[in-house]
Amino acid sequence: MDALQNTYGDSALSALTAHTAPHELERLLEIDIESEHADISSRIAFSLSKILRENPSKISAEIVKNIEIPENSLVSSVKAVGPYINFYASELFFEKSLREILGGICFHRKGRVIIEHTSANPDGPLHIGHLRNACIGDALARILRHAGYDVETQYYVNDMGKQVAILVSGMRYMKIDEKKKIDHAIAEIYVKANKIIEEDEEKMREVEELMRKYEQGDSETVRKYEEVVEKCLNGIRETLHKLGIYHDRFVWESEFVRSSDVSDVVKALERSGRLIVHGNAVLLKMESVDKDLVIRRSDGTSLYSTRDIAYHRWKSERCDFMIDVLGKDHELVAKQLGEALDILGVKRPEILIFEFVSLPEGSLSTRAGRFISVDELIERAVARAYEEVARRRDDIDEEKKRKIANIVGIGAMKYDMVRVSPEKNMVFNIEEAIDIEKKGAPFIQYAHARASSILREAEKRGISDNGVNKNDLKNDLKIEHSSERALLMKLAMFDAVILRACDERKPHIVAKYARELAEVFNQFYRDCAVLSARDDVRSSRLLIVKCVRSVLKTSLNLMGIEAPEEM
RNA sequence: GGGCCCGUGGCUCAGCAUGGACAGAGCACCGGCCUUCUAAGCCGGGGAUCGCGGGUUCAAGUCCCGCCGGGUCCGCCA
Repeated sequence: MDALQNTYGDSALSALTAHTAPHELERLLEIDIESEHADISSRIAFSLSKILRENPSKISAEIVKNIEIPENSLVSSVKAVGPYINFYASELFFEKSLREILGGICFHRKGRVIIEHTSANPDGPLHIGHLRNACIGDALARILRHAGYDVETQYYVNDMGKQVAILVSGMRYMKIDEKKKIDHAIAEIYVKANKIIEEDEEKMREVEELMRKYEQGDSETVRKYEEVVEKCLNGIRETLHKLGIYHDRFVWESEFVRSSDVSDVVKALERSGRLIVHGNAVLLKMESVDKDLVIRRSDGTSLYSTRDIAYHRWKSERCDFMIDVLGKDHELVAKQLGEALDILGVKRPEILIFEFVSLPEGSLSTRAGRFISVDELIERAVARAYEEVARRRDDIDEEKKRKIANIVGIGAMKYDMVRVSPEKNMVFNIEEAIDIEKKGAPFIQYAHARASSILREAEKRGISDNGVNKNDLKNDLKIEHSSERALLMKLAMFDAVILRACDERKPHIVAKYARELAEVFNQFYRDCAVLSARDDVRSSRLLIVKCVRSVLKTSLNLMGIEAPEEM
C-alpha cells in the first residue's frame, strides 16, 4: 500500500479505496494465494490501469520499484512479471509455519453444531448411497470439530415409516436367518414381506393397523417395533464402526410423536394462519416451493415431514447451527422443512446435498433387493488390499499384514467417497473403487509410512533434530533444494485449507490437499536425503519430515482415514 | 411439463463462489530410474472444439441468456 502511494500519490489510492472497506484490503490487492508463478501474487495493476489509463505492466513495474521489504519480513522478494506483482516467502515465513505445526495449530471457530448424517431406514444393511452420506458427514464432523466447533453427530432413526411396519408384520410369520449378519437377515424378511403385501390386501391392512397402533403407543406393538429396529440398527452400527464412523446420538422419530412435540408443532402452525384444511387432512401453504406440505393425514396420523419439523425444532434448541447431510432426492422436502421452520421462527438447518451414486448396470433399490452392501464392499476392498500387502511384505507377521490391509482397504473406499465434490453424480464401479488407486488414500498413507520410517530410523540411530524444541528456529532451517521449498510451501497452506474446508463445508478440499502434500513429499524424498545429509541440514530436514508426518496424519484423520506407521 | 444438480483428454475427477499469466491431476498407454531413509514411489512422452450457440469484458472453463444430453424430485411414502 505504501509503495502504491509512493508511486502514484494519494489520488490513485483514494480512487481505489473510495468504495472499499478496509477489511477488503485483500480483495483490493487482488491477491492470488499459491498461484503457480509465485507464492502470492497481486493483480492490482489491472484495476489500476483502468483508473490511471496506463499500461498495467508499467504500473506493476513502478509499484515494485517502490516496495521496500523490511528486515525480518515474511516476504523475501517481490518481482513484477508483466502486469503481475509476485511475492516470494522468506525463510522466516517457513520457520513460523513449522513452529505452528509442531506446536499444534489452534483454530478458534466457536459454537455448538449438530450434524445429522447417514440416517438410513432401519430395514436392511447400508448400501453404497449411505456410504457416501456417511463418509461426507463423518469427514465434515471431524473437520468442524478440528476447527474448534463443539460437534454432535446424530443419526435420525425413521422408525415410523411404512417400511418398518412392513418389516414388523413380516416378523410375525418369518424367522430371522441366524447365520447371516443381522441387518442382512432383516432385509431378506423385508423384501419378502413387501412382495407378499403387494398381493395380499389383508396383509396390507395389517400393516396400516400396525402403524396406527405404533403411533398411539400400544405397548405390545412398541415392544415388537423396538426389538426389530434395535436389531437392525445394531447391524448398521457394526458396519459404521468397521468404517470408524460413530454417531454421538441416535434419535428415534417416534419420540416426537409420543411426547407432545408433534402436536405442539401442529398447534403452532395453526396459529400462523397458513394451514389449509383439505377434506380431513391438513396442509401447510408453501410459498417458496410449488407444493403444499401435508401436516396431518385424513385419519389424523402424523407424517414424516411433521415429525421432521418437530425434530429440527428440538435440535435447534440444542445448538447454534445444524447441518443435514442429505441425498438429492430430499431436496424438495428440505426446502419445505425450511419454510415451515421459518414460520415457526426456528432456525433452518444448512442442507448439504449429495448427488446419487448409481451402479453401471442401473439404479439401486432396496425394495427390489438390488444393491451392493457396504459390508460386501469392505470385505472386497480389504481382501484386495491384503493381496497387495502379502505381495510386498513377506517380512511381517500375519496379524500385521491383516492390520495394514484393513487400514488401506477401508481408507481407499472412504477416500474415494470424500474426494469427489458432493454435487457430482457418481457411477460406482466396484472394481475401480476396490483397486488400490495410485493417488487415493494408499498413496497418502504410503507417504505417511515413509515419513514415519525415516523418523523411526533416525531414532534408532540416535539422531536428533536439534531444532525441534527451540522457540526460535532461525538459522536452523536450511533450504537447499527446490523440492524442499515446495514442500514447505505446501505445509504452510495447511491451516488455510482446513478453515476453507470447514467454512465452505467441503471435505473434498482436504482430500485434494492431502494428495498434493503426499506428492510434494515424495518429490522431496527423491531429491533430499535426510539421514545421510550433513548435520545441520539433517536436523532441518528431520524437522520438516516431522511436520509432514503430522500434517498427513491429521489430514487423513479429518477424512476418518487411519495413517499407518508402515505398509 | 416445472424445479434443482451435473456435462472439462479414452476413463475418473480438480479448477467455477471472488473472471486474469500456458486448462491441472490420476487411471489407461509408451519410454526411463531400486549398492543410498519402504519402487504402494520418482522422471519423461503422446492425448482436451472445457456439451453446443450467443452475450458481457481489455480478458470467460469461471459471469448472463438460450439450447442439447444425463441424473433427481414433483404421494394424505419415507
